[in-house]
Amino acid sequence: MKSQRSECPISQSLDVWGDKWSLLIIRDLMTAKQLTYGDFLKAPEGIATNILAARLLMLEENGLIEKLDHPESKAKVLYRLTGKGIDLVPVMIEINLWAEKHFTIPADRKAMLKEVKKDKEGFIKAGMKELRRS
Amino acid sequence: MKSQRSECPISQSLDVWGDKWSLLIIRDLMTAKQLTYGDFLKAPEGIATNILAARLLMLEENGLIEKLDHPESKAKVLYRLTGKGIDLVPVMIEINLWAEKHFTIPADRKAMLKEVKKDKEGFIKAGMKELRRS
DNA sequence: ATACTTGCTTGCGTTTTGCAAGTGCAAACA
DNA sequence: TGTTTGCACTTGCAAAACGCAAGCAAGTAT
Repeated sequence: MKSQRSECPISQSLDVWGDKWSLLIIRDLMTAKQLTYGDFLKAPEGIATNILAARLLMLEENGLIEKLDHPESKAKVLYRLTGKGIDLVPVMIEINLWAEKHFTIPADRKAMLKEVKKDKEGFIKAGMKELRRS
Repeated sequence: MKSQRSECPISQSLDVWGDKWSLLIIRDLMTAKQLTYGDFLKAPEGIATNILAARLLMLEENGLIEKLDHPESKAKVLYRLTGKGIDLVPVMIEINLWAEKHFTIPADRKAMLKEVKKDKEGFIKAGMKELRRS
């Protein structure tokens, strides 16, 4: 996850978030909007704490997420998506749709995707707007 | 790249193609339709031959690509996308659009994306249909 | 027959990952 | 005010994955 491999847009994108964990971090931030370090550790996939720290740093350096002060404690840190990170919503939706077609996925996700299919563009636009308000 | 981490659609997807190379292999197959082992090695990113072999095997095992006999030589092997692989076209397009917005990408890719934006759904549908014909 | 191409495999040193334990600071508690 | 707890990371180290170079078997060309 260091230098650029080629100028191909896919390749450049993978250089930033193309590892086993980054998209899961971004996923969590898309559903929760703001999360602490500890919140990420609670995700069912069980990311190791050192890997989490490394990924958060890299995503921050690449401008996909940002830190902000926790309103009620200096000991806590909040992470949230930047505009660049929010712009990944369409990618995330398409991955979900692909997974739904080819895997068995949880019922709540299916329900969400049912809404997506009614009006994909509208759903995405609304979701992104909502994220920007937080 | 072995076992399933969770039932989340994003997580399950990453378990299949969420490494540094798989999407580049799939990208190459989307633009070229059919490629030999050696063709993949020629990609500008420079994948190592043992890694390529491992990824092709994993993608085949997961039903994203398939091998077929080369029409003019038994020494050569052709790889192409299956329906499951072709279904990743929308994901790939969205990644391209994201990259275009946040990185500097080659002119030819920009031209392609200009076409996409005129009629995204139509472009994707046509592209997938074309891939299925080969 | 011989040399060359093609699609891998093997060895091995380097890098990344993953697990466990530890550190430093802030907040809560006694 | 001293102490314990919670939170955000760091550090150490073994295991796995990666990356490069060389090797190899089957197929093709000369």
